[in-house]
Amino acid sequence: MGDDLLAVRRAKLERLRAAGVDPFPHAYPGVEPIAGVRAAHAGLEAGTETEARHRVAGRLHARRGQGKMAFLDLDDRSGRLQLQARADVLGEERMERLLELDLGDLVGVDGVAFASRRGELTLRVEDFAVLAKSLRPPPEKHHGLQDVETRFRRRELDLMANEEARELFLTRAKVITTVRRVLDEAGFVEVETPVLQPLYGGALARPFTTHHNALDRELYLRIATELYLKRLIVGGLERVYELGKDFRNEGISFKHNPEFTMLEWYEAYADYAVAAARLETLVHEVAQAVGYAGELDFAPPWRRVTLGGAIADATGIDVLAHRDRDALAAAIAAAGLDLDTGGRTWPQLVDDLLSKWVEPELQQPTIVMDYPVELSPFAKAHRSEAGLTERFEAFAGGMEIANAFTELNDPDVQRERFEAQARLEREGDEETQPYDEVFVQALEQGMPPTGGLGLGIDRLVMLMTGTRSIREVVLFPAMRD
RNA sequence: GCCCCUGUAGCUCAACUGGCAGAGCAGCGGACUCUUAAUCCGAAGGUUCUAGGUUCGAUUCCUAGCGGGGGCACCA
Repeated sequence: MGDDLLAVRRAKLERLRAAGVDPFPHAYPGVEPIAGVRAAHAGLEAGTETEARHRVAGRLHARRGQGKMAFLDLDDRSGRLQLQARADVLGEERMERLLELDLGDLVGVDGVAFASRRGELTLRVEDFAVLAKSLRPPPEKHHGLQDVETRFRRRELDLMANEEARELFLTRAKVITTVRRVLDEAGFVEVETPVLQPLYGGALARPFTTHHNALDRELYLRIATELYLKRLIVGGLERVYELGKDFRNEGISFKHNPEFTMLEWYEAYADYAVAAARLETLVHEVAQAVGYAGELDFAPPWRRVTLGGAIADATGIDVLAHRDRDALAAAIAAAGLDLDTGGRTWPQLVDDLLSKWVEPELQQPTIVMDYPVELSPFAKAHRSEAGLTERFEAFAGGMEIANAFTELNDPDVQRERFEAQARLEREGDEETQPYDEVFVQALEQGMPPTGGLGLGIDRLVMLMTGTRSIREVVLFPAMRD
């Protein structure tokens, strides 16, 4: 029974205490990463002794007993190191106590490095300490932890058992530090804007709603940072970015988690072409920083297509020639596409065509430009194409990764866009922009011409690590209770 | 919300057409001073997700529920 496994470990815990050993000491100073120990002895010939003493700490992963001598494997974040325990070095009593350790125990070791007869770098244990007794059995040592439910619900077990999981989240951290470095070096200021917002905005999505007791009012978890960041541009910060969680009350899929990490930046005196160039450079730098070696070529410039052209190429339908709902629905029906047009608005139909027939085909990084104004309430009208905006979305691996505009800064036009959103809502669109008067007033103060961009960090990490599910790159993905 | 697949020992997996639920790892007892998925000997370890049903007999078939995966719907 499982209880027996736990009882055995509990009994060992009590034996340690009875022997005067603290199974949960307060600290263990002076630990060296295992990777550092390995680097110090790279190329050591098989059978060679050294006089180098090292202190390492980590989790006991395996044990190969030989009676009066045993080998053990110790894992830390940086790698795995073999330990050799010898009765003639430790003495009978400490040898016995060392062999009574359980796999999964946290252990600290002082030892002398040597290369075994087979050439394996090994630490001959001269002293050791239990750093924390593990009271539950670890996952299987060779196959690791496979069960996806346990891996996501109990990520600590996944990280402890599967080196790939540890590496993936180290890569994720490197993606984020690289993003910060590139933007900081380009003169951007990192800022923090409210997560709890009286009015949500900046994207088309349903929000999570919560309640503030003292104020006795509804608040929303943000679905985007856009409107607050543009107010900072009005204020004169000129180049700002925010890296943080957004929350969208929508379905869960391989590329959607209800809370996800978003980067948004805004740059005064720039337009969407500048944003596109910055995106290409940023993603390329990230790919280099994490050593990306997959199929995708992130080197700038990326392929550029127009939205109308891309949809026409994929479906034969010219959405710009069918500018109202019924005409477009008729064209879709005439083309024989498998798409239910009932109850869909014109912008929703365009979005359907894009997501079903265009997006899955966009494997190599591609910038899709010039979206209809109906889809883009915060984007400035195109400087030369009537009815379009200066907006692009970037795709890679068959997923949208970024969305950018030349920002709309004419307050009167912004008011009209909000009113158009309200009309769409009356037509049945559940994801429209609520009217944000404070934002319009900010624009009335004068916002410089601005280029802005949002980049989905989780999806970027998926691309960089070649994973197909957002749950693999989020430490604790959303699960049912 | 709908459809399909799925749930067996702590972990990784078996169990043919409905016929005594098995193995490896881990754990337990023992042997072993260069192993590295160590090896060898021994003894253990199960509410087969839950609740019903069909049957002489259910891990297996049926119904419902719960969890997970995939898809659809929704979703920038």
